[in-house]
Amino acid sequence: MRASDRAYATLLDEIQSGVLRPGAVLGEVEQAARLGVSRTPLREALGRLAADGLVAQQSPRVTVVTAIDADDIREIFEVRRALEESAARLAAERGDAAAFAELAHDFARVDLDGHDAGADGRDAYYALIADFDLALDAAVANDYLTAALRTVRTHLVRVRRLARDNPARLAASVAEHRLIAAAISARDADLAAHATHVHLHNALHSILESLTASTSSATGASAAPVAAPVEARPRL
Amino acid sequence: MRASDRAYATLLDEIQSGVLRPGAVLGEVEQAARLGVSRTPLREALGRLAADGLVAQQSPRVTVVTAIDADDIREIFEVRRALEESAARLAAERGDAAAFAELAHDFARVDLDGHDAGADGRDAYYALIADFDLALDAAVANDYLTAALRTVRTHLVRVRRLARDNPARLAASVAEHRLIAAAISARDADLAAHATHVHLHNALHSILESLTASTSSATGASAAPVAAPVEARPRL
DNA sequence: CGAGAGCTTTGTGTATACACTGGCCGAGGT
DNA sequence: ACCTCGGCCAGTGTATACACAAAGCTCTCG
Repeated sequence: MRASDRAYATLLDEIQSGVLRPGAVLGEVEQAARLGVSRTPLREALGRLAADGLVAQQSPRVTVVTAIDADDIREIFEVRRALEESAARLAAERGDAAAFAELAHDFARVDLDGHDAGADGRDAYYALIADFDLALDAAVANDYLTAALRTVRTHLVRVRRLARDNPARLAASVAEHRLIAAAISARDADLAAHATHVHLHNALHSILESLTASTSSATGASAAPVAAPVEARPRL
Repeated sequence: MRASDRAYATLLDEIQSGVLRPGAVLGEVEQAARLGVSRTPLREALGRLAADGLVAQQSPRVTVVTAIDADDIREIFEVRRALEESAARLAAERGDAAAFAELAHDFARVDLDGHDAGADGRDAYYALIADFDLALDAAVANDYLTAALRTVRTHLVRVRRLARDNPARLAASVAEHRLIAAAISARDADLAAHATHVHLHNALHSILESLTASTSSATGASAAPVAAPVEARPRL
């Protein structure tokens, strides 16, 4: 594996997991030394992160981790709605019906197993969501759409960290996904699109509600290796 | 302006204009020498082009300009439909009605002036389309959506070069845009979305028809500076 | 004469050195 | 005491040098 890939993967994980908080300054020499790579591959990693929108050049001389506030989340969900509704529609038209029937079945099982299993249920849920996304990409068979969705999903990882999802919402989300998978399996494009719309509406509502409920002090107590003195945009 | 920006801008223009044909091999040392920059900024430019999907690493040692075939065009238009329908809807809800009323008026004028003006009419048309896209981005006010659309538009430039649009289609396209602008100005989200859908359907149909009509020998006679011996995917 | 192995060559990945720019601090003048 | 100007410094942008890996060619052996 190339050094630039390692640097990218590490920084991506640290930003998504919240170790590198929004506003954290990413100096080239500093990060290169910390990650044990030279400045050249590190710059490539920073460039990719900038293309993803996870970091930005606040001034010509300072690169910072971008912040995500409620407006960003609304914007991301607008794009997500556009792309995933189309994806659901296309998957219903051309996808492998059997694969989505199986997914619908899996969602039904997780709904029973992890209904009140806490962290285990949540992990199983997210693993199944990842499977679903993979199946959706395969069914749509559109590299451009997949690439656009990849960017959205990259940001969604951060959004999920900001919003603690409660067990009730998780159970509902599983049921919504089961319906979407079933609709795709039944080749019902309209139902798949509308069910996706409903699901995203509920997910966005739940996230925004979770944010307003916790306002501040929700970012955890883990010590960030770099201070975050500058804030590009008001957080939350 | 930084050397990497110059290299990116030059390569982007050369790929979009067709000077660098699909399949052309982009060696780092070769291109760095040709563009008068060092390998480091050139690599950054190639990385950005790869993120845009305009170049790809065919093998670990050779970077080539990606090809666009009819299937790619269909895929791009699927994404474009998803994004622009949403954009039209959102612009109708929150956009500046006066700005789109003026755009509708401009489209009406261009329709009269450039109806059979040939190249001049086409240039005026594309300039107005650019204005329209800008107004759409401003109205939607969604950085994530704008970024996704930017990628699509980058590819569209290449698609337009492949497909010669005839004057009749141009006039129809202007009328379709006028309707979209008018619908946004009237805050009729449904009409804006449906008119966008119709426009993109017609545009895609026209492009694909133009492609099948000319099959081969449509790529022009301008001598490419680099031979294109390898073809990642069957062209056209 | 053909096939395989090794060498050469070419090109990328990485590291480091150099130059330039923008900001900060101190000193001097008003 | 405050404002301003000049020099220093930190940090990025770019160039170049080095290392490694793969592909092609040639030489040798079967």
